[in-house]
This record gives sequence, structure tokens and C-alpha cells, in this order.
Amino acid sequence: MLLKDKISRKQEIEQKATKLFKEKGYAASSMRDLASMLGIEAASIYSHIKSKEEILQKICFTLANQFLNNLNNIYHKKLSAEETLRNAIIAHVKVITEDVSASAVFWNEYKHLSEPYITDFLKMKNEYENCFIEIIKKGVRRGEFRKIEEKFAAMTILSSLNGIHQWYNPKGRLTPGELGDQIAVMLIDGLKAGNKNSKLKT
Amino acid sequence: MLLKDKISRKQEIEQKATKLFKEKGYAASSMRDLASMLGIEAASIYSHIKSKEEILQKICFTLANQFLNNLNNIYHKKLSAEETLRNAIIAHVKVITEDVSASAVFWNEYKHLSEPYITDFLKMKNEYENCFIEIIKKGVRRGEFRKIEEKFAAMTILSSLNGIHQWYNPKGRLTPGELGDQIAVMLIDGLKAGNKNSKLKT
DNA sequence: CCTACCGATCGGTAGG
DNA sequence: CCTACCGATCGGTAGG
Repeated sequence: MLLKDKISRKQEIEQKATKLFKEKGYAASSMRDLASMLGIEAASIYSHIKSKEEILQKICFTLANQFLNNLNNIYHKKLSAEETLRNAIIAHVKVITEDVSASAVFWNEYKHLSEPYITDFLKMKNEYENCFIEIIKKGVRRGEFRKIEEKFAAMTILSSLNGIHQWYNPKGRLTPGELGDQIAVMLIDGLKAGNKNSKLKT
Repeated sequence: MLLKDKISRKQEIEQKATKLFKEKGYAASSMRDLASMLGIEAASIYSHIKSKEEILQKICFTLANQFLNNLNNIYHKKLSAEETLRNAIIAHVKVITEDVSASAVFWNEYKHLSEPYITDFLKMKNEYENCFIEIIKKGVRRGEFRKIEEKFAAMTILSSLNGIHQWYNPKGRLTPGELGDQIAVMLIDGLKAGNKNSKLKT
């Protein structure tokens, strides 16, 4: 009972902090801001967490692991490049829509991680981006996609996915599933249109 | 001579501040950081500028005006929706590539503007986004683009453009012009592919 | 452009 | 979870 209370209080702190970090940015968010959202004094927060940065670390690495695990699972299914990319996009969108605040913080505030966390984080980010580049390279090689600068294409796709948190309204017309499907169609068609090699595959 | 020196010193402060704000974020950048980049004391900066926020205001509104002016000029040319969108994308990319640091700050740090600046800024941002939505609505109405949720499409395009500062290397293979052309092709093809109404236009 | 300094606020600790 | 408090740092000013 006591343990249960403590866990849920810690989760409440993390959730409120995520909201706060999203709205004001990590550096401009003070522990006194967070405390007043919780209705307690700033010093009391330290009964539940070790430091302000610990919260940021948890947000960043939880999401980074979700993104990477999903992508690894999809990548090893050995589908066509198009289907791999479609599944990767849909999985990415799902992670974002499940916690829009966390994904905003993940994307905008990771630079405030200290060493060695920032180095680890950047390694994971790089691995993820390289995997997207590889998928597109494969698609170009196999004639599924048009000839295109692969890094450019991968970063354009990832940018549009990582911008979702800035405009997506969970209560709006598009459900997360519809959003993932639609954005996958739009971005993949952008890679396929005018593809002169596509007949090689059919 | 004295006036000329003072102007260029102010510009140097603004340029260095832009770089600093990009790298550390506005809130985590101190005037002492900026001073040490300039080789002077923090207090001396205030001979040239009024406040830290004044620099942020200049960055944000200079870019916002560039984006809006370009888009208004293009919009009033009364081209097809596709050509309007293509020109808008290319113009947007040009502004970003001309000053990658400034556009990173513009996009990531505007939330630190105080009133009334933040309200003005958000108005301009909204106007810009609505104009993109209108262009896409027109394209869908005229059968140039497939049927698509217009706000979703506009925000996806703008997100991919506003992510350019995170990965674009001015010394890399793609020139700013090539980047603008390529990204326009990819995004517009994503709007056109599978368009069942396209024959209405030819 | 500098020295000297201001009040405010920061993340965090001690001790209960 | 609180009171009381710490040293560090912040943006900015006065006066030269």
C-alpha cells in the first residue's frame, strides 16, 4: 500500500513534468513550477526523484527504446522495402500519438542531457536514422522507389513524423491509426511516383 | 566610422547569439556565455542591445516576415495550386538554408517570447499555416491533388520543411536549390499519386 | 568596454 | 512532505 502510493506519486511527478517541459522547455522549467503543479513544496519532490535531469533521462530513453525496438522488429521481418517503410512509419506515429507530450520533450529537449547520457542518446538516434536510410537504399536498389538521395529522403520522412506532436489533436477527426496510414501513403507515394523501374518488380 | 563600428558589433552579437541559442537553447544560454564568445564581459553587451529577449525577437520576426512576404507574393500570382505549392516550398527552403541557425532558433525558441510578442508571432505562424492549407484545399477542389485531409497534408509538408535545419549540411552534396526542388517533387508527388481526378486537368 | 554590484531565482540538501 | 537554508548563477544597472 505504501509502496503503491509511492510509485503512483512518482508517475504523477513524471507526467506533470513532461507536460511542463513540453510547454516551457526543460531549461526554463523550475522545480518550483513543477511543485506548484503538484500542490507541494519544491524540496518535497526530491523524496521521489533524484534530480531534475533524471526525469528528462527517463522520458528520452523510454521513447528512444520504443522507437528502436519497434524498428528492429519490423526490419527483421524481411518484407519489401515499401512494406518495411510503411510499417516503420505507422509504428513511429503510434509511439508519438500515444504520448504527444513525451514525444515533444524527447525531440526538443534531449540536448539538455548531460554526459554520458547525451552520447548514448545520440548513438540511438543515429542508429534509428541509419536504419531508415538503409530501408530507402534497399527500395531504390530493388526499383521499388525512384532514384533519390537516400539520406535526404529519410530525413524528410522523419522530420514530418517528428513534427506531428506540434499539430496533432487526439480529439480531432483523424484517429492515430488513420493518421499513420495516411501519412505513410503520402510519404511513400512521394518516393514511388514517376518511378521508371517499377515494372521490374511486377 | 564610429556608427559603422557599432552596427557591425551589434550584428556580430546577434550572429553569435543565434549560434549559441541554437546549440544550447535560449533559456539555457546565459549572457556570460555570449560574452565569452565575444571576448568581452557580460555587462558590456548591454551597450549594444537592450535585453537578451530583444535578440530573440529580432531573429523570430525577421524570419517570420521573410516567410510571410514570400508566400504572399507567390499566392497572388494566381498559378495552379501545384505551382503555387511548389514555389512556396522552394521559397521556404531558401529562407531556411540561407541561415540554418536562425531558422532553428525561430522554430525551437519562439515560445520564450514574452507578451505581446508571442501573440503577434503566433498570429503570423497561423496565417502562414492557413495559407498552406488554402493552397492544398484549392488543389483538391480543382482535382490537382487527391482527396486528402487538407490540414493534415499542410502540416506534414511544413513539418518536413521545418526539420531541414536539423540535418542539412550546407557543404554537403545537395545545394539549397537542389534541395528545394527535390523536396517539392517528393512532397507534391505524395499529394498527386493515385489521383483519380487528374484527367480532368489535361 | 570595464569593475562592482543588485535582487531574484535556481537545483538541491539537512533535518525533522 | 515541510521549514529553513545553501552556494551558484541569472539578467541587468550604475558609474566611469
